Amino acid sequence: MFSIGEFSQLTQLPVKTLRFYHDEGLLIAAHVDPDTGYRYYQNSQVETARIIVYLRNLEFSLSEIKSLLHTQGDDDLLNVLERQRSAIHERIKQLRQAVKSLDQFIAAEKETRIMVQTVDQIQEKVLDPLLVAGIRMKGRYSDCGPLFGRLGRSLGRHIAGRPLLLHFDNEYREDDADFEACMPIRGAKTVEGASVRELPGGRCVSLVHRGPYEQLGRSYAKVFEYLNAHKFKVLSPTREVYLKGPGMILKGNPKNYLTEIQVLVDGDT
Amino acid sequence: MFSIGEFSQLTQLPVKTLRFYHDEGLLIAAHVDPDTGYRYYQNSQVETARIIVYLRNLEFSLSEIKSLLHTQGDDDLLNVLERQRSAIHERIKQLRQAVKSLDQFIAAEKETRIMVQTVDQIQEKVLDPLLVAGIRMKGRYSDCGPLFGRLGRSLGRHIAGRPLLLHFDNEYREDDADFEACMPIRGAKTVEGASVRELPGGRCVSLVHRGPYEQLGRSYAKVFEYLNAHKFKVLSPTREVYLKGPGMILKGNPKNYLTEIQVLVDGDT
DNA sequence: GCTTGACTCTCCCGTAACGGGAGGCCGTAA
DNA sequence: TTACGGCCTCCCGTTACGGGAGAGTCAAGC
Repeated sequence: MFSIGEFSQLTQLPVKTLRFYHDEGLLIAAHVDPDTGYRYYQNSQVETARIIVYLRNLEFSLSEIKSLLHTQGDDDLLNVLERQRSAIHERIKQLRQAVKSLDQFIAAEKETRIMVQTVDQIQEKVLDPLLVAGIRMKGRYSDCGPLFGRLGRSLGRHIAGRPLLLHFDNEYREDDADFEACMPIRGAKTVEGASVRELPGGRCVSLVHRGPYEQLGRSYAKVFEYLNAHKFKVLSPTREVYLKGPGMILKGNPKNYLTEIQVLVDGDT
Repeated sequence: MFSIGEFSQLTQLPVKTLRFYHDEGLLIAAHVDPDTGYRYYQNSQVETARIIVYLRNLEFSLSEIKSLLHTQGDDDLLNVLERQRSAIHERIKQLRQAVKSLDQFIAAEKETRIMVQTVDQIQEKVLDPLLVAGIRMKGRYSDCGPLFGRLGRSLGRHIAGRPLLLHFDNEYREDDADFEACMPIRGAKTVEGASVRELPGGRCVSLVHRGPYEQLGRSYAKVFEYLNAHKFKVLSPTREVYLKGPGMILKGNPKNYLTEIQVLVDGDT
């Protein structure tokens, strides 16, 4: 006969846990002193404790373990095991999905970290072609929010990058701007009301703007100044890529919004 | 402004959950009527709800989500994400281990199901060689329990099959039987006090005994009767394989114990 | 025999993220 | 007026314990 402390050392189970198992009828002390209430365990219970630990490692709940322990005719033991197996499998699938999403999140965040280093610096780079789903409209820029909302909802897990806005106007228009909200996607997914197509890649002048959208004008000025100075030929539409802003995960305050202005230019100037 | 019921439909979150999030300060209704206590949500909160759901899918706890939502300067956002990622990975590893153990358990149980169909029927079969760790002793059969205990504890996850007992005596001995408790193992693991070696395979006469160990004698009689009738030459030691018994996972009552008696015989009779 | 320190007891609270239900208020439609 | 549906608060239950309070117990040393 062992006291609960000794039994705890034998089984590596905390005293609290042993008391709990006792109260739950899972591992009842062989003898309880009626005067003192002290629990005493006997040798054979070490084995039972081991089985309980084993079943716990198989992710069974205590009530399942209890019924498993009391199971004599283990008719549906196999069923129980198989069900547990598939339940765990389900959970693993779920967690794997979470890891996948986290990885995308991390990758996006890292990219943002890189982009933020080039804030307000004109960059020249070469864009890859990009498969997108887009919804085009005329109106105010501020109306593009719902478009992204619709795209986001319909595309769900097919989204493969940052939302972007194409500007088809060559001038600034307040009320009837012509623009298209786009989402990069992977695989060809058709969306009602949206056109799915590949945006061309190519040489591009880019600048990362930090701050609220109202101040985008200043950054546009900078870009066009550069384009003129280098006599680049602009290919319409120009693009805005939303690196960080409202509607993104974890919006911050507008002063930290990050938007990349991309202007494709003719390859040979 | 939406009532909580409407907002619930918009966000697909149960009303109870919304109230809970409100109380927790995670998603506080934009307006609470001071007279009626009714909660009213505004349009922009749908987005917040979506972010919360997203982060929940990433397996963040509500308190983590709360701090993530309030995070402005997301200095250590990447750290948080990476830590979450590795935490999930840990959990996946754990679950995979559980599935592995479950698979072993299921396989063993299925094998038992097959064996139980041949109870009391003499079988002839060919055994494969078997790598085991064994502890040999002289004494009473009932003393073999601790031996298996020691083997089990030292071998841990290297165990690759059912425990078995080798009988080196050619007669029944009460007090000074010569036997060896063995555990099949995978990979060469040395255990102090145990000999690791390969048991030979070969032609074998086997019988599955159901019932308490005290009645094993009857089954042995059956086996030897068969061996004599067919003029087999017995190769010592004989083996007992414990398919189901005490010390196994889920002991049942002794009437259902399953023990396989294996007697290797000379290949050419 | 007494004290001391280690051990044990019961009881209660807290965890995480809600779900169920009771009992009651509010607004509206028949 | 009455019913009905929606909303409210409050409380309990879930799982598998851990922490701590306050009190009783055990064994050893003096």
